[in-house]
Amino acid sequence: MKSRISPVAASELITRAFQQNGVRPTPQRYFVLEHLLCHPEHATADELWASINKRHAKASRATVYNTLNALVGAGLVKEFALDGKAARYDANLEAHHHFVCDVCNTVEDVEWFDIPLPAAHDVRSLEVVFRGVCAKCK
Amino acid sequence: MKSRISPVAASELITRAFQQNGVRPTPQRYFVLEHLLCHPEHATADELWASINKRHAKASRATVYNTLNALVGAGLVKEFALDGKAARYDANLEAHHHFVCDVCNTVEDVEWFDIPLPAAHDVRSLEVVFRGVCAKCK
DNA sequence: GTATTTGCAAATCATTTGCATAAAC
DNA sequence: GTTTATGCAAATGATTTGCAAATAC
Repeated sequence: MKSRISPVAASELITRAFQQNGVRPTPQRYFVLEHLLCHPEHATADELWASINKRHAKASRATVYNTLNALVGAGLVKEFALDGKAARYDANLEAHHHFVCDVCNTVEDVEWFDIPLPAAHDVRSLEVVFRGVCAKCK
Repeated sequence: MKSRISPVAASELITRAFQQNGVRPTPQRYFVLEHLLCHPEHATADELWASINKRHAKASRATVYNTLNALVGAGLVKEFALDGKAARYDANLEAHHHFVCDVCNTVEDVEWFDIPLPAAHDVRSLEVVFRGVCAKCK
């Protein structure tokens, strides 16, 4: 869940994930996915852009967005959009819910539990978002 | 729930709601709330703007947003933001969940049911969004 | 060598803001 | 008469797009 993978451990994972999902490996894509795997804080596109340009290669904002769309399309990353604010991205593929702090806007994963599905609809996916005040902001 | 109130029935409701919540009545505010009460389709700000300018008075887009913020602040309307798209607004104040059609993006209300709260967090509100294909798009 | 990706700058979309005018109390 | 809301146009923030140059197969 909060699996903060080390960059070394991530390396092989990423290479394999790209191969298995037909995603052409580029440095930009590598570093985007690496960051998401190693930092469970649900980064925004802009945070990813800043992080990559600080440490590694250069990547334009447009490329970060392209990359994220490619990774989401390949099923390697999930997008989590909240209320007009910038979308957040998550490489945690295990099913889980979310908790959003009303004060600092950080997002935490919440362990999955089943909820009843409305019989009247053809439900393919669902999302549960809890809101409140996180431990740090109390 | 899908209470499609008639404009006549809405009139008194709106007047009273404004008085009780300290919202200054203006034609623009009146028509925004009336539309939301009479049309349960979770309109966007832009749809509200178009609807009002077609039928009644004129209202600038900025005023529609101001109005919506005022109504949300007064607790008369709820905002429902989905995935980067324009926010949708809802005058249905009864607790309920949502179903979003992946094809046509329409939003339907789903009858409320309780779900367990994660004990580790101080939860103040929650939102459940089901996604799938609506009856029309099947 | 062909297809795809990158980077840049400009474009787009949803929403907010500043400020003068108009309407509500 | 004072306060608050409206309308316009410009500003902002997030994201997308078009196109030439670079990179992956």
